[in-house]
Amino acid sequence: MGARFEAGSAIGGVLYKDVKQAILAALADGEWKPGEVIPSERKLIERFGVSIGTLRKAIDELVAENILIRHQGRGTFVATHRLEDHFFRFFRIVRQDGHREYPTVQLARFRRAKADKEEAAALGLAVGEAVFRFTNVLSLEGKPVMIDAITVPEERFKTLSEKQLRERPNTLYNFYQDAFGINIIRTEERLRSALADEDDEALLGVPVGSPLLKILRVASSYHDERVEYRVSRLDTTGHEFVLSQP
Amino acid sequence: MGARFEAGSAIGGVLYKDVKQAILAALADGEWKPGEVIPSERKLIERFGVSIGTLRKAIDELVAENILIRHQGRGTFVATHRLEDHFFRFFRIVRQDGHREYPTVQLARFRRAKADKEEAAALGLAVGEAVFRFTNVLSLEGKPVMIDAITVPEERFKTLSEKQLRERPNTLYNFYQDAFGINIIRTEERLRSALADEDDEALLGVPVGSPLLKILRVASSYHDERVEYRVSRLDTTGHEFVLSQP
DNA sequence: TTACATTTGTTCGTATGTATA
DNA sequence: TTATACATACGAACAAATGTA
Repeated sequence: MGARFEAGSAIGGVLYKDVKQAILAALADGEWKPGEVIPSERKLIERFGVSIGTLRKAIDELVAENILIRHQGRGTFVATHRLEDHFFRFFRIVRQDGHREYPTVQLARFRRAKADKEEAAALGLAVGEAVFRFTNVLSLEGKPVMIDAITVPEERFKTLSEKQLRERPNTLYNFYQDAFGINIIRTEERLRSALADEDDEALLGVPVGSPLLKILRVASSYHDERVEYRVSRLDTTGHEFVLSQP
Repeated sequence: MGARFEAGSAIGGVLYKDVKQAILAALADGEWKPGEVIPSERKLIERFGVSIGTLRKAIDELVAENILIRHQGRGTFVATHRLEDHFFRFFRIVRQDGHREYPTVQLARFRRAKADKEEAAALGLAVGEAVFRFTNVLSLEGKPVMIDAITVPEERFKTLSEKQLRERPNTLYNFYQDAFGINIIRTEERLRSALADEDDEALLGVPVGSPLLKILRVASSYHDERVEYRVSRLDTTGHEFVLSQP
């Protein structure tokens, strides 16, 4: 059917916004998966019944939001979390002299649990709902620098196992994509200062009472679906959290 | 002269990028000042000899970078740092329950000095060059929560005085615009954890040894000219630093 | 190596809609 | 009401990058 894209006038919105939402819906449905190419512009304007300019404006916004990636001559792709892509968009820990490095990750704990108040609020769950809790220790240059205490809802990660987490070859967010079709596209972080406790001493090797940077992160997928809550504790004696605006 | 915009083919770059740079140059030259309207699209396409689409693409990027602001029916304006605009783009301190509030500022210290190694590196100066150093105490709900130790190069802030800082009616960055024609459009921040010292105890009222969030910020104007270095110390017992990606 | 088809990138322009003064 | 300004939607033509025959 070459019929005009219907959602547009029906919703009464702006046409390119409707096209954008339709593309987002197709992504959320898994019609096009991370790393895959989406149909060419020519095919999409046929599908949606809009002009090239309108389609490009919709895709422009998705590219600006790091959801799609365009490659001239090749096509438009669904963004992934592979190292080469935008790993450092979500990993903002840097050595104090500015040196950037990929961390090595060690799984320290894993268990099923019921969401506490804080986790429930962060993930939009009811208190007591089933979640997985696991802890990673991240090292840079062989030295532990950050503990990530991660909570995900069981509902969206039904088959998650300790073995999988231990054996995953890629980044965690890339693993979410491959194993569960969950695509992290957005995070909100809140940063505080805290003092190290016995647990930090054991895992990071810092004395109790040392100052640590505490990072509370909520990660979301399409349509702001919250899928991960993470509390990180960073030893800032040699490293720091970096941020650029814009 | 309706002659074609020359810089374009000369530089050999992409036309809309050249237009963008030409607009940035005009802004840096002070041809259009913060808060003012820039010429209409019709006048700009005449001036640069490009099509409406090309001009809009250039302006699109400047809008995305928060340098220009478009208002349908009114015109395109140079962004300011007035409270109504994007104050919270640079002030990211929020109460832990999410409540946002404008801080009150108290100037605690002011003096002329010579740049130390850290300041010189941050601002791209030579060690020993003249700078102004001043300290602000920021309060929320009447309670001090953050100390800002600010350093600016004397070269760019020649006439800066303690009186001016004490009497400025607007935000600090708005004051930079009005008094010195300096427009902060970008910051880079590095966050660490630190322990409170006697100075923090005196100004913030927290006990020595309390954990504080330390924020090192370099603020830049057009063309990445670094114009302010700031070390902040935040009491995170009731507040936190927030961040959204994207 | 070359030639060609495909895909996105850039530039051009027109018509109409919406917001503002 | 009118004029002005930006916003949206349309589409043509050509350039540049890519992959493949």
